Amino acid sequence: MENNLKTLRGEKGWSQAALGDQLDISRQSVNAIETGRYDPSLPLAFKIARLFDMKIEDIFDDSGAD
Amino acid sequence: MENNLKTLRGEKGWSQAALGDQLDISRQSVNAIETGRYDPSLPLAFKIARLFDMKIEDIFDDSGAD
DNA sequence: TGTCTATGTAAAGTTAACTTTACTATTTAT
DNA sequence: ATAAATAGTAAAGTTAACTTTACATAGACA
Repeated sequence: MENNLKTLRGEKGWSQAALGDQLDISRQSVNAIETGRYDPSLPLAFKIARLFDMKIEDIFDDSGAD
Repeated sequence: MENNLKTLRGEKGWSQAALGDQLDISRQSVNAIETGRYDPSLPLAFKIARLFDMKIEDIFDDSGAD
């Protein structure tokens, strides 16, 4: 699933590691999500949306779904 | 994580099995999500929201998060 | 030059989200 | 009464979302 995370993180000036700290996940997990290697769990998606004060649907794009 | 799925499904008059068919998951998975035994994946949450024409945030309640 | 920070990726392990099969219990209808 | 549909749960297996550790690359800077 595609997402805006890299852009949103860039606007905040945060490194992947700094974002991972705020989300309580590893920087590798941040990288994997940003590069689309896997999708976050639903609780993590909520946490990401809360951090950026956005809706899940405004960060993650599921339009290419089955 | 809590959710409205049982109520929404009831309003449509669908069984857990019928909902599972529409979501391409087993009725046991529907049951587990409804009873809060586990959370759906993010792609499945999108699929559920699309089916009921709602936002993920209006179906799933993450207020009790870490 | 060498070091530090940031990023990307890989391997190996754990956990949670799924699956199928199966058993039980309750309701509804014939 | 009995059969059928629905719901809840459990056990065992698979897959995907995480973890830690590690290695490689590129850019900034003393």
